[in-house]
Amino acid sequence: MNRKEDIILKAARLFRKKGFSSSSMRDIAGSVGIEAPSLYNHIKSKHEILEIILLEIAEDFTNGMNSICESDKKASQLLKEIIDLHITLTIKKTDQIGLLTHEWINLTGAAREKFLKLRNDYELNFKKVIEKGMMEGEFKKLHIDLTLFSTLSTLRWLYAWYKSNQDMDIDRLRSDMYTLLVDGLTQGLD
Amino acid sequence: MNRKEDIILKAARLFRKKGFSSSSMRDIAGSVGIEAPSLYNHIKSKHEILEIILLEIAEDFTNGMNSICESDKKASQLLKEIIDLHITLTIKKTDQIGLLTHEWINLTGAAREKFLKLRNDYELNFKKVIEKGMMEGEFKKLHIDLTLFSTLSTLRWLYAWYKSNQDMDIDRLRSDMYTLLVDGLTQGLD
DNA sequence: ATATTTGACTAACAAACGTTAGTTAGCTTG
DNA sequence: CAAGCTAACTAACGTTTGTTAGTCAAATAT
Repeated sequence: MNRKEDIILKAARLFRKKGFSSSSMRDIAGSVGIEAPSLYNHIKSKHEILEIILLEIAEDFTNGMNSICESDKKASQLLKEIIDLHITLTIKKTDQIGLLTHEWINLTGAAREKFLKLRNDYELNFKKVIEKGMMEGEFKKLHIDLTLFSTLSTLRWLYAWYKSNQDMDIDRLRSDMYTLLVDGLTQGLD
Repeated sequence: MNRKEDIILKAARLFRKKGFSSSSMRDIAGSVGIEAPSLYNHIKSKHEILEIILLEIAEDFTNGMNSICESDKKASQLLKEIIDLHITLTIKKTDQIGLLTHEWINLTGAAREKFLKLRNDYELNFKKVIEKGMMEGEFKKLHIDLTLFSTLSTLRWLYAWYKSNQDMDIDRLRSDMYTLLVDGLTQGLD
């Protein structure tokens, strides 16, 4: 099964560089070092490759979020843990995360529905954390969806920034993200 | 020339929904209401459509940024004007902006170089505003690139949020964005 | 040692792709 | 009114696409 993992990995890298639709099975095979038809000894279709990549990383996020939400800490602490989750996954699976935001449009049928459900649940849990912070007076009272969207877009774009700044100290990254995303919400309260 | 504009507009909508590579010339023609070969009476190639869309919106941003940077106001004021620029363009050209962040990978040759130069210059000007704010003691001193990237990703993702919240009051959106992106940098200074 | 499975290969398919050629109806211009 | 231009059409092109069929050598299991 090492081959299969290699195919998925190389495909993810290619999809990120050229996009899913612009990457052919011959491209993928070439970057693995085999011929295109040989791919089908390991995967069912080109679409299945994308499904595996996207659903795996979506489930990583869902699992991480669920275990964070189980506890009843302060909202600011929960937010920090969510930030940690994003940083950890970004470092571990940079290429896959780069596909999350846009390439899901190439999913169809059940895979598409499942992916969107995971994403929606994730955002809903995230939203609850922000609402909690605002309700308990820890966060500024802003438009909730806009705050969610703003925080999330920074976290989602981390991968693009990380790719060209891999030398940065992770602890520094973490603490600056806290300042940017948490302190911005908690400080300056009137 | 009305047809040409219509083609560009319909193509932008299609590209955003299905991606550039997954949208065929027959798809585009269909959404315009003509046959695929008739497109070539108005445009040179499929790639040219993407180039027109991306370079036009990139130049909109560049022009906006340049006229903002001409003045010597406080950094916080400049940042607010940059936010205004993003909001204005997002409302006026939602579909086109949705392509900016990812579909440029389908550009080749001179168009790609030109686009990336525009984008890079834009980010450099943006960075100067943030640096100015930090140097003059108006903004918190954080990792500059990370701050830039965080602010920019929120602004770049506005289009996705706007699409499903078109009923929101623009002035409310503007003021909440100020709070989120400007106050977060200025408040809580030690 | 024999049988079976694995995983690579070449050949090839049908469909879809961007695009060109050639034609024609209708509008614009002298 | 005639000439030329515009912008649509159909037919068809050569490529590239994802994928299937069939083959075969090496590894694995019995």
